Amino acid sequence: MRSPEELSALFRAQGRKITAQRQCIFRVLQGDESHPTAESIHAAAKAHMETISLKTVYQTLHELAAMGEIAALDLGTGMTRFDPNTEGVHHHLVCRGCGKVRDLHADFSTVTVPTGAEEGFDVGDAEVVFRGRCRDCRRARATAPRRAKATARA
Amino acid sequence: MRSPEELSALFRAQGRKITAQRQCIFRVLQGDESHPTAESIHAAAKAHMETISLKTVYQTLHELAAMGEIAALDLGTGMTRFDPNTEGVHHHLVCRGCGKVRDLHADFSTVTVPTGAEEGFDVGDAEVVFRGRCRDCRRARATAPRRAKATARA
DNA sequence: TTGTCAAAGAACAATCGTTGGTGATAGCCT
DNA sequence: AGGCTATCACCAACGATTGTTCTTTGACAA
Repeated sequence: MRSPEELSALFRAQGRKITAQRQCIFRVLQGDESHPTAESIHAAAKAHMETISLKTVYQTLHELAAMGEIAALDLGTGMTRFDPNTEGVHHHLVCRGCGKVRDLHADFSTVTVPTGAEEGFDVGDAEVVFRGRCRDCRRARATAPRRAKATARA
Repeated sequence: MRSPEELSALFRAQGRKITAQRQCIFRVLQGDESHPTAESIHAAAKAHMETISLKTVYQTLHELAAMGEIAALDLGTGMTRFDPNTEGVHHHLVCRGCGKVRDLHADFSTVTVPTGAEEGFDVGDAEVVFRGRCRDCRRARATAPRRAKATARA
C-alpha cells in the first residue's frame, strides 16, 4: 500500500476530499499485515479519533478497494478482510480456529483449469486458500473461536 | 449424494424423524448439480409442498452437512451454496457475473505450501477457486447480476 | 480570508442471509 | 393407542453491511 501522503494525493487527484477521518484510516492501514476486518480498523481508528463512525470506515475501505490500493477479501470467515498488500499475487493461509489470515507468497501459476474443463467459462485468476490451524489455536484448543461460521469451503 | 431412501434410512438410524418435508428436500437435492442456495432449494421444495418453511430447509441442509452427505460452501457470493456431490475432492469455477458455480474435477494435489512458509500453521486442505465469467454472462453483459457482492477474493 | 457548493461525515434505521424462540403437530417406540 | 420428543411453521432476532437524511467540512475561486 502507498503511504498516507500518496493516498491523499491520489484522492485529491480524483476529486475526493481529504478529511481527517480518511487520513486517520490511511494511517491505521499503513503497514498493517494482519488482514484486519472493517470492525477492527474502526476500533483502531477510534483510538485516534473517538467520533469516527463505522460507516465512514466501510466507505473509505471500499473506495480504496475500488482504486486498487487495498484488496477486499472474502475468505469465508463471515467478515470481509482487507489486505493493504497488493504488490504481487499472493495467496492465503486461513486458520480454521480463529480466522487469522497469513499471506502466502508462492507461485501457483501452474495451477490452471485443465483444457476442456472450462465449462464455457472465461477463466480469470486462480486463488488458492489453504485451511489449517495456526500455532496459537493448535496450542489452545479450548479457546472458542470468536464468530466462525461452520461452513466448509470449496 | 445418496438416494432419498438411503438418506431416510440414515436419518432413522440416527434417531431423527422422517418427515414429508425432509423427504421432499432429499428429492429436490437428488441429482442437483447447480450448487443451489438455501433459497432456491426452498423454492423448489415449495413446488412440491406449498407449506414448507425456509427454516426447515436450513435445518435439514445443516443436518445433511453435519452428516457429511452434502457440502456447505461459502464461495464469497454472499449466500451459502450446497453441493450434493461429496464424492472425491473437487474444486470450483465461480462466475463473477451471476455467481453460478461449476464443479471442477482436477487433481491439484501438487499445490502445497512451500516448506518454510507455513508460518506455524498446521495446514489442511488446499482449495482452489477459479473466478471468471460464464458463457451466459459473457454473452449478456447488460444483464445485471442478481445480488453479487463486489468483494475480491484472495 | 471568505463565500460557495458538492463531497463526505454522523446518527439512525433498514437490508440480507440466517438463526433462535415459541406453541402446535407429527413421528416413532412400547 | 399413549406418550415422549423431535420437528414444524411462524415470528422476530442476529451480525455484517448499506441506505437515508441532515449537518459539517474541504477545496477552489473571488
